Amino acid sequence: MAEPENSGRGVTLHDVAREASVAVSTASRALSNPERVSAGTRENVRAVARRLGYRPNRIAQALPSGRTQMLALLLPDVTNPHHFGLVRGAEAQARAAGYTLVIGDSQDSAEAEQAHVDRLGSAVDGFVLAASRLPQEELSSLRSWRRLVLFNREADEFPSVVTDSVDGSRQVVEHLAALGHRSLAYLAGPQDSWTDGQRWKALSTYAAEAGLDIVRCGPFSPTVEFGSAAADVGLATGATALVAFNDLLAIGVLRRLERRGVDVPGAVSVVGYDDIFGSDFCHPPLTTVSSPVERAGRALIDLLLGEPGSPSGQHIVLPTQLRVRDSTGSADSTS
Amino acid sequence: MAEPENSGRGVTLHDVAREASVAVSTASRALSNPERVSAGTRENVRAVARRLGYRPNRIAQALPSGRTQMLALLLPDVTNPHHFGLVRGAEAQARAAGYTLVIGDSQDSAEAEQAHVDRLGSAVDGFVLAASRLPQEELSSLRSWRRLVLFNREADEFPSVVTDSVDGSRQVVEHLAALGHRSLAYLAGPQDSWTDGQRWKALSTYAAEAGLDIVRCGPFSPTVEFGSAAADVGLATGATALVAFNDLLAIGVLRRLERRGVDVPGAVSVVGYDDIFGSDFCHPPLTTVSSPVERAGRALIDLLLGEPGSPSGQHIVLPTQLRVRDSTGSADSTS
DNA sequence: GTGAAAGCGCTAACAA
DNA sequence: TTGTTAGCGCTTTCAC
Repeated sequence: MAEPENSGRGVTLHDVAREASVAVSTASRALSNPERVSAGTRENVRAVARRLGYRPNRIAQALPSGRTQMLALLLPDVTNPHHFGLVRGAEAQARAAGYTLVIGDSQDSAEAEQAHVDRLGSAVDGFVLAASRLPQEELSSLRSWRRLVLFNREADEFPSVVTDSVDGSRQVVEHLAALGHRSLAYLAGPQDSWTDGQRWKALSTYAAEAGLDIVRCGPFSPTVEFGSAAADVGLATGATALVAFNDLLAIGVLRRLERRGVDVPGAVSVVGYDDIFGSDFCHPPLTTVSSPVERAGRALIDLLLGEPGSPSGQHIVLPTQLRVRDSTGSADSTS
Repeated sequence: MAEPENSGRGVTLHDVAREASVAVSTASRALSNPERVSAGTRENVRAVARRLGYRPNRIAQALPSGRTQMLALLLPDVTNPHHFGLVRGAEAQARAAGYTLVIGDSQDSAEAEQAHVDRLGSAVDGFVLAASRLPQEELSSLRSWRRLVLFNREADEFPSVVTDSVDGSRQVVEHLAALGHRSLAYLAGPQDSWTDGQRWKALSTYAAEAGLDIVRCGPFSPTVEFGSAAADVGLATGATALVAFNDLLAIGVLRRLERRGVDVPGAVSVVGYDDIFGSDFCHPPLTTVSSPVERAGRALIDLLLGEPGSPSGQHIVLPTQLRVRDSTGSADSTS
């Protein structure tokens, strides 16, 4: 009967060695360096290990070598569907390289992210930080301790993969301008988000170039629920098109507008970023900037595991593409 | 300049001790048992540690005690929004208890789950296994090594938390019967899913009791994309109501029906399970069985960390509730 | 081919 | 209060 043995004290290599009447070192070799031991002892030790239900203590194994074969992916919010692809891609690539990937949720908070880094740091060989909120100094300090790659945050000294928000924003402006919109409202994301800064800057630049007005509203927490507040504020600006920081917020905006009886895209157009799960079946389906996140996940692991190449070659920018659906329409029809 | 120091060899307690001119044990105490050291040495050691950028090696710390203060939550599929609440609840409760939660994705595969258990086992103090696919023997063996709780899978010897699929199914049948439906089709989930078995069994039992016909179609992979196949098969049965294994599948069904021009709920009603992100804003909003997953997440951690009580008291069943939205309607209107 | 011993970074008796 | 010492479970020289 399986007793609920709580502590980590189970069958150790010592037990196996004793039972097999060999030295621990021999037992160790028999299991991890099969070639360096005679066939007889090898089989004997392995049989004993199996019989005793021996499970190597990976954390003790890792002490001498310093490597655990584990990688951590820290997400600002596991419940944001935007990162689904990232997880998939990173998981696959890590597995292929013989690493185990663990995921941590930073709950949109720099403190929680820091805590995860501190707690997990010694248990993993490297970090993928997605949309990290950590201050630059902390990142530098972390980097001198563990391997580190950034997703959707770019800083010279760190290898990174970012999706091209700038070009995505260009496409948004171009699309809305083509539809005849003259005034836009940007519903901003978190203040300390690098991505938010990128999007707003690009949006305002391109809008200016195209001769469109654009105002910034917010910041708003990037969740569906805060879309209501964002919708109301955005609408009040008188803009004919609302560009939300991300799809979560955009979907919330859509819901609010529907409840308020505001026609989309008749009265106002709505655009998001990320092309998340749900953006294709919300009502109306959302026009959004799509990015190859799965590919990003794979690239991040490659970068993390690869040779520390030249800093300049360590910044990968992945293309984005505007996916036009039904939430954007001609400005002419606007009442 | 932060050099990309790859290995885990950084500043150790020894370095700090030497620099502070004290013994390692004193340095250790100054950092983790501040009371057992004089104020002077304490401050000195701490200052040195800070100056040197010392990061305690948690994995070495854990060796003597055997406890890492980390917990693992293994999900069959991180990208299934159903588990959002689970992560939230578990994360919060773990944090409150001073533990760090790491998440692993088993990719709907027993092998991957097993691999995670093996790799992560020595790094965590316990496991929460959600909808585990592992064979019973493996679970038993695992349990004799590490603490273990199950979500949505029940087996006598293991503590578990399950959502009441049986009662949820009763509510589904009752609701559909009340709307005048006489024949239902169940669009099944994965063959080896414990939950699928529960749902089908309860559904067929209650349907029989209520004098309704019900047929089982599938199995289908529980994703939006396989909803198309499920919709077509379900529709072909001639049933007036389709009950999908979960919301992912149900949303896929809805999309397919819309594309085929089949009116929901006019021509056919659709019901799902889980009340996931998106089920409230898909088209039409989905009637579904909602369960308190966040509460489940908290309960799981409590169970995992709590005293190993009597096996009988270790099975928690959380109530479910049918959330009626617009995807179900009267059978009378059916053409 | 196998064993003894040192050591990975840290904690916890036990002495002083 | 502080230092010395002995491990935690494993790998890895270095002898034999």
